[in-house]
Amino acid sequence: MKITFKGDYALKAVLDLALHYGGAPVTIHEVAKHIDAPVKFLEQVLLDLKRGGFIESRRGKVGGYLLSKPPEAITIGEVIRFMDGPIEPIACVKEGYSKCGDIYKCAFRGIWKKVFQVTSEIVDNTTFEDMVKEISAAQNIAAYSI
Amino acid sequence: MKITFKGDYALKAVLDLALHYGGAPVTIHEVAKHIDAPVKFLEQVLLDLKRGGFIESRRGKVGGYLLSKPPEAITIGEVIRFMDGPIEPIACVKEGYSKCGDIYKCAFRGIWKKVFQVTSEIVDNTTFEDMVKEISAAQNIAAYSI
DNA sequence: TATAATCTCTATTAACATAGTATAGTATAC
DNA sequence: GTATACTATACTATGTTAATAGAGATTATA
Repeated sequence: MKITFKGDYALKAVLDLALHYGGAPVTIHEVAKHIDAPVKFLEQVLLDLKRGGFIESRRGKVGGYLLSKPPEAITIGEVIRFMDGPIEPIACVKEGYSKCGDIYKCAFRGIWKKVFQVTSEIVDNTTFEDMVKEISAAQNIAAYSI
Repeated sequence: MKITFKGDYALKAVLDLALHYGGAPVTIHEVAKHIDAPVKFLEQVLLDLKRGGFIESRRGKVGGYLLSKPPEAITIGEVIRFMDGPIEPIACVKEGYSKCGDIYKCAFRGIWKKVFQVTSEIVDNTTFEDMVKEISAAQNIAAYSI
């Protein structure tokens, strides 16, 4: 698994919308400011996220973006796979796969599969609700330490 | 963690030399045939592995490549890191790291760290000795199923 | 010592991915 | 009707990947 800038911005953008879930749409300029991303680049990212069904948009004067599902219904694994591709470090770790005949390749397959499984377990069981809590916790600590 | 062709060839090449550990040097042509890699590309890979201290070479007529350490003393994690870079999916998961101030970024840090840890645990505890055993096991199964 | 076999090293290339910019739209609230 | 905001596609610069090319250095051995 490798996270690109695009994927990174996507995760942060969804988190930002999760933090505003239930409220008014958030404009791209606000999101860009919150997550420190170039607006024009973020446009593409948000468009992708929309096509992926993660977010919705409202056009016009009081428009903006909002989460299309509650934060607890979106895992970070979904977003990562959608933006940055498959989790597995090498292609042959798939569902209906059986031995490919290349004995050297197959020797490593068990390792890639293990990596894939433990990684998936983490990212597929972490929702944006969890991330929102993470943020709140961090802010409380910050508040105490002033 | 993402495995490139180069990293993949490197892992297979080291495994090939592990399978011939204790014997005569293996020529690049033999390795290339065993792992099905372009010879000229493999040259660079083997040169890198040599610079990384994983393998040694003998020039001249009966030359070739050999492992510079016994198979049980080389982990696949070492080779992956050397050829394909760090295991962690994002940069800030480092030793001496502390909070960076970007609260959105830090929110995800725990996840990347977990992924990094479980992945490292797997690849850093798998040696080429293990892979050699894996191969033998596979060949025994193949022999039985004839 | 000539020579074939072998490793060494650097340069080059084509294809692709990434990160970002530019520009011309469309929709909507007021 | 106009300012605000999202939509869509094209373009570009840079870097990475996966090779290929070619000239050179080393060594066993006939």
